[in-house]
Parts: sequence; structure tokens; C-alpha cells
Amino acid sequence: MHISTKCSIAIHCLIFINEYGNNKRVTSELLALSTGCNPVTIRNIISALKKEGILSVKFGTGGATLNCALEDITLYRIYMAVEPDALKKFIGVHAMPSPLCPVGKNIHAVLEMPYNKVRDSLKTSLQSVTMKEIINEYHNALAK
Amino acid sequence: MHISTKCSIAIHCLIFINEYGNNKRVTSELLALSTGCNPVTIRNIISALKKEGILSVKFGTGGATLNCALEDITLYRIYMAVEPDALKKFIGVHAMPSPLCPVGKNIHAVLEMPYNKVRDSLKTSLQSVTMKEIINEYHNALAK
DNA sequence: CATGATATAATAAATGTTAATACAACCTAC
DNA sequence: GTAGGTTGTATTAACATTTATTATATCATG
Repeated sequence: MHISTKCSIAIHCLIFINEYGNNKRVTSELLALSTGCNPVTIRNIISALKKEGILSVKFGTGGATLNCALEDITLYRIYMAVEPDALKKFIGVHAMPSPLCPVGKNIHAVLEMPYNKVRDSLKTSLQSVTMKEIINEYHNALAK
Repeated sequence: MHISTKCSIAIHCLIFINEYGNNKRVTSELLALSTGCNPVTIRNIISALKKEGILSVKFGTGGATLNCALEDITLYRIYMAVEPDALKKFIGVHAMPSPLCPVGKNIHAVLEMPYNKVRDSLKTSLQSVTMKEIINEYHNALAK
């Protein structure tokens, strides 16, 4: 896996839990099979979602259940839970510009406004997508 | 450098060329000193900006000059020139979900709509920031 | 034609990410 | 209360990505 796919794996897990969590006991093993990645990776992602309050996990026996209404689970919450510094990484600043150069001395201050603008807009857009829509999309896909 | 900083290095170079390109011959060596990274890295970034039509470079003698009005150079153009698949990488999809699982079979189709929404919004926001604003910020920073 | 610059390729070094393995802590059912 | 299955982590290895380094060919100018 060469690109960061934690977010889509998290969504995959959330769909699975929401749709089949009542009948089946959804374990990390099962999710690993379904997503095609390692059980430990799954457990790390699920653990991050748990810390965010999105779901609960039964310790010994296994199985996860959602903790929120679907419309309260936004892409932003999922993303931040799973990759906390993705926004910084997305549009980062070079660390070592020369302090002797007028551009190098000021580049950090200069980039702050435009970069914050981009980050805020991205945040708003991630907040506008909820698991409710995604579950709807899933039902549409199943109906085809 | 542990995070992707090509975009801010590119902006650094563009500011430098715009402000001091008339007096000095801006070479990759000079930009390497100012940004604090390797001349070859600079040349790769400058080369990408050139392909996008943002600037021109004199081959033998060296020195770069802008090719566009400042308001026509958007963050989006810079970003796409320098990291063409950043949008895909930003919010990627896991490659190997199980085709035997109803979620795994449909996850790609399900994520298409919400992910496109996020990418489109990001694109719009990157397009709304131009080098003109950034140069203004730079002048403000100098005046302080 | 000598100098200094770009353009580009190839390799090496550093960094980050995922997988694999192992093990302790824990719950439930028998 | 014990066995079986699961979570929560830590650690190590495998792999991919990014940046730096080195080298070479090409070009413009004095």
C-alpha cells in the first residue's frame, strides 16, 4: 500500500459495523479479511476511532458497535482520528530556509494566511460529508 | 525533510524570482541557498513549473523569469505542477478489498461521490489563492 | 573555446508506512 | 475457574517514497 488509505479503511469498517454489527460479532480478523489488510492495522484504526468516541469495542469477546448517530460521524472526525496531522502534511512548509535571505526569513509568515485558508476550506468540506450519506451510497450500490 | 514541501519551495522560488529576478540572475544554486535544499531539487521543481508554463528558464546562462501575470498563477497550478497526484494521495483508497464481501465489492463505488466532493472543493479553494496575494503578504512582512 | 549554467539519470541515504510476530490483559461460556 | 478467542501494544522486518548526492551531456555567453 503506497498511499495513505487509512481513511477509506476506516470508512469500510464503519459501513461493515453499521450494516452487519447486529447479526455478526465484527472482529478485527473479520475486518482484515474484508478490507484486505492486516488485523493489527485494523486494530490500530479501530482504536483511533474509539478514542474519538465514534465507536465502542468489547474487550475480551470482541465486536465493535457504533457510538453515534450516522449524521454525527463526519469525514473530518474520521480523518482526524486516523491521521491527526494530515492537514499539516498535505501542504507543509520547508523547514530550513536561509535566515540571511529576505524571502527565507519571511516565508513562514507569508505562507500562513494562504495555507490556513486552504486548510479551513478543506476542513469545512470534510465536515460536510457524513456517514449517513455514505451509507446511502452503499445501499444504492447494493440495489444495482 | 519528512513532509511534502515542494509546494512551499515552489512558492519561495516564485517570490524570489518576482522580487529579485530583474536585478540578479536567479540560478538554482542561489535558490538552493535561500530555500535550504539541494540545487537538483530546485531544478526539478523549476522544471515542473516551466512545463506548466508558469516561468521560463534560460538554458546556458541561467536565470528564470515569470511567464504569467501574478493573478494568473494560482496555488492549484503550482500544486499540480509540482505534485500531480497529490489529490489522489491525500485521500486514497485501499487497493485490495475482498470481492467476496458485499462491502469490499462496493467500497470503491461508494467512496467515489464523497471523495470527489472533497477533491473538488479543495481544487476550488486552491484556485482561489494567487501569487498576487502572496506577494502582497510578502510586502506586508517586509514592512514590519 | 573555456566557463558556468541547466537538464536529467542513477545511486545512495534517510524517512515513513504497513505487515508480521509475539505476548500480556481481558471477557465469556462451558 | 479454566480454556478459547479477542483486544491492545510493542517490536522487528519489508517495502515504498522522498531527498540528497554524484555524474554527465547540453547549451549560451564572453
